[in-house]
Amino acid sequence: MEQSILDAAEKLFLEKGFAATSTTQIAKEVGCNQALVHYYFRTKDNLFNRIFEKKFGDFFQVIFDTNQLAQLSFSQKIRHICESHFDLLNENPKIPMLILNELSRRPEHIALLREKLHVLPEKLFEMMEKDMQSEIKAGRIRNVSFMDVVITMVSLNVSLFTLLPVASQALKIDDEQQKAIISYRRNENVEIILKYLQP
Amino acid sequence: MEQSILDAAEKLFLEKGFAATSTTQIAKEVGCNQALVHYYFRTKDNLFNRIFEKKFGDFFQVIFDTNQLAQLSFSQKIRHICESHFDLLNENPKIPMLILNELSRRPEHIALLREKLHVLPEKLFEMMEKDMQSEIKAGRIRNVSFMDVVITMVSLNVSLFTLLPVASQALKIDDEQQKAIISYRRNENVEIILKYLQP
Amino acid sequence: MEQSILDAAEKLFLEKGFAATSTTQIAKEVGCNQALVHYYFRTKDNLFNRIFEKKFGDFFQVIFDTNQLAQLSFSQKIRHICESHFDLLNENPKIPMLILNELSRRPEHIALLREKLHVLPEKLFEMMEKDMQSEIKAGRIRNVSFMDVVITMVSLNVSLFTLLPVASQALKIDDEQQKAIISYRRNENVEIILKYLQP
Amino acid sequence: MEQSILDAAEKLFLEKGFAATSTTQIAKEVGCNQALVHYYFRTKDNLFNRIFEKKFGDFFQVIFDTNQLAQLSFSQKIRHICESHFDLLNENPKIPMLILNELSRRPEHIALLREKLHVLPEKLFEMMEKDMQSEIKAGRIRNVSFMDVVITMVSLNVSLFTLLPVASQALKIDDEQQKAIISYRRNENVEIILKYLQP
DNA sequence: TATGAATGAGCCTTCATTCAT
DNA sequence: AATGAATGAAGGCTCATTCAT
Repeated sequence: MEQSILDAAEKLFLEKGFAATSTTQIAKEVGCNQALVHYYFRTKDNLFNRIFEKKFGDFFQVIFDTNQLAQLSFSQKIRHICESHFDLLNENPKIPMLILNELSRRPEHIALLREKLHVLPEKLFEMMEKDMQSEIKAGRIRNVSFMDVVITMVSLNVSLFTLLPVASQALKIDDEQQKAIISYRRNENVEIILKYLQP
Repeated sequence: MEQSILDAAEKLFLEKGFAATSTTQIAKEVGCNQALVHYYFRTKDNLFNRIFEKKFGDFFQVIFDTNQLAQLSFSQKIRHICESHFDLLNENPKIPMLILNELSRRPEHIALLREKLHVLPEKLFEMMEKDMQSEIKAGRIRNVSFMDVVITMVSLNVSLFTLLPVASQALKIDDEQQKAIISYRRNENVEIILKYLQP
Repeated sequence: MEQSILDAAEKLFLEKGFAATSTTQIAKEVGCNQALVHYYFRTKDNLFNRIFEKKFGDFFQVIFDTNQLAQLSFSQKIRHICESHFDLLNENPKIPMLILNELSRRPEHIALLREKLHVLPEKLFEMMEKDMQSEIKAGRIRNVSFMDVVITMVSLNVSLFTLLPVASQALKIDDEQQKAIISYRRNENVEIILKYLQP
Repeated sequence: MEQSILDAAEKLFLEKGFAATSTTQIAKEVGCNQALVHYYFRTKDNLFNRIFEKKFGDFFQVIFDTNQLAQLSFSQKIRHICESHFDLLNENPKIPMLILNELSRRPEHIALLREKLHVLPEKLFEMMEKDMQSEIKAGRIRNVSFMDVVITMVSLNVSLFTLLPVASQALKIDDEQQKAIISYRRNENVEIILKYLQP
């Protein structure tokens, strides 16, 4: 039951955001009494934070996992990072909007982000910056920082999943076409970055 | 007075979204009676839509303005479109989030978007697709559609302004540094697209 | 209407205390919508404090009014103070319980009491302490402080009005008998104090 | 366990009254499940009544105990009764407020009081009224009824313990000073009554 | 045009209570 | 004996909206 509530809440919070979701709606979605939502989580805030922090954690966990990168070539690393990020978003397409909305509405959550951005990716950044220095010195890529690559990658990947559903509805693109676009852009985004790095 | 209300409402809706903004807050912001908001606009929805449609219209108006493009070279056209789009976002950095949120919250607004996407940019798309065919045939650019260019451009430009405020808070980037990043990325985004088009 | 709500709230708060009175009950008593109670006073706390502070102020105002004392003899002063206090309680018999209950449940109100006890009665205490010193020196009264007189007076007067309604119900004392008791004790309490002061 | 619940409930009811105490708080105080409170006492009302009647009984039991009075002189009897009452209150200073509050909140409890006031003290009243008649006839005391003595005594003793905590907080009287006041007034209250009886 | 008053609906939360285990 | 789960009712409060003036 606790899990059912979490699931329903997650669905609704992702769909409509915190302010536009009521505990009554969550209860109705679960099919239980509204008081039960509060029995398990006491407050709507608690419930939201439980979900938010979990999603947030999972999200950054995957991005900054460096285990499988070590033995790859530089361009393979770039491709692997970008595709992992893309796949993660493909599985959780609504999370970026949730995070963006709630971070701007509730500045106290920024601390969470700060933590994730400072601690977790240190290893990744270290490795990639070092790699890029070598590549730059060898004249194999342009002189840009890894941060620029990350900004570009996140922009391209996140935007695809936030803009596509809206654009699809407007342009009456059906699910199959959407999948084709996603599949195509998955590779295209990597290409954009690799070309961007070319000297 | 009507305008004061519109201004206050615009500010609050952009800052906090539809659900988290109350007519009471709007009235307080204006310094008038709460009933006056309803006197001019009858419902909160009406008020929101007035603002939304205005902003929405302005936004696409500028993007698809082709007047000044005719005499430019292809790469200059790309640069001009991308920088115009970037500058528009720089002046209205919170509009993309508003549009995205409200389009997913109220599918009926999609019609607006459909209209904008179909009617307005026809001329632009026609011109650019033709230009690109020539470039591709001449072997000067890769074989990609103008739509791909647009997706890339919108992704890069929009994301910068949606992600930067949050990232800045998390990483304690001050205003001056932010301006430097914006200025740098304004050009970098063009470069990314031009390089992406290179054969 | 605002006054109606204040009146109804005062009645209910005095009868049942803060915790046991709901804004719904107040609205029902007034015959209006419950939201209206919040429209005028925003919170139940505000409403209560408005009443509490008013009552509290009035209450101490009268007690420590020294205007009419100056030209009286010492025993007349005692009698006047005691009877004034008694009459005040007779008109507001439920206020002591309200004050006691809410002061013990909400220590933040103690500040109010402190203010009243320190500032207001200074003149009275000064005058009476001086009078009593003379009387003591002249051997006309025992060596007790004015504070002792006040404690005794407050105890006798307040208790009568807090205990009488309960005792009356238990002993089936009717209203007329109650009035007789009150009238009798009004004088008796003065006598107790005057005798207490006799050397 | 049943006793633990009773103890915790007694503490909380005395501190905060019936309305402001929840069964959840009681359970937390005991460290047990909330349902257990209802398992033993079915309703919050039951639990409260159990405690109330016990306290109520104990309270009047002691007051009207005439065993140790027989061999004392009249003034010694007065002193003994008054000091016993005082000591009882000193050990249970919060009970008078509880009784007063709940008797006015729930008139049905008045029956309890009626019973106590009619049955128990009959012996005491009989004895004291007889004693006082003799004293009056002998001209050793004024012509007042024992009921007047009781009212005076209860007023002085009860008020001390209900007013002192509040006054102490307001006047920042520390515990030691409070004890001194209590010790002083224990004797003073007897003196007041004895002087009141003087012809 | 502007506003104070008023209202019904809904929200989040707590509570006393019940029930199956 | 003891408990976790579940629920209906109620509480305080806010909101969008209406209406008379």
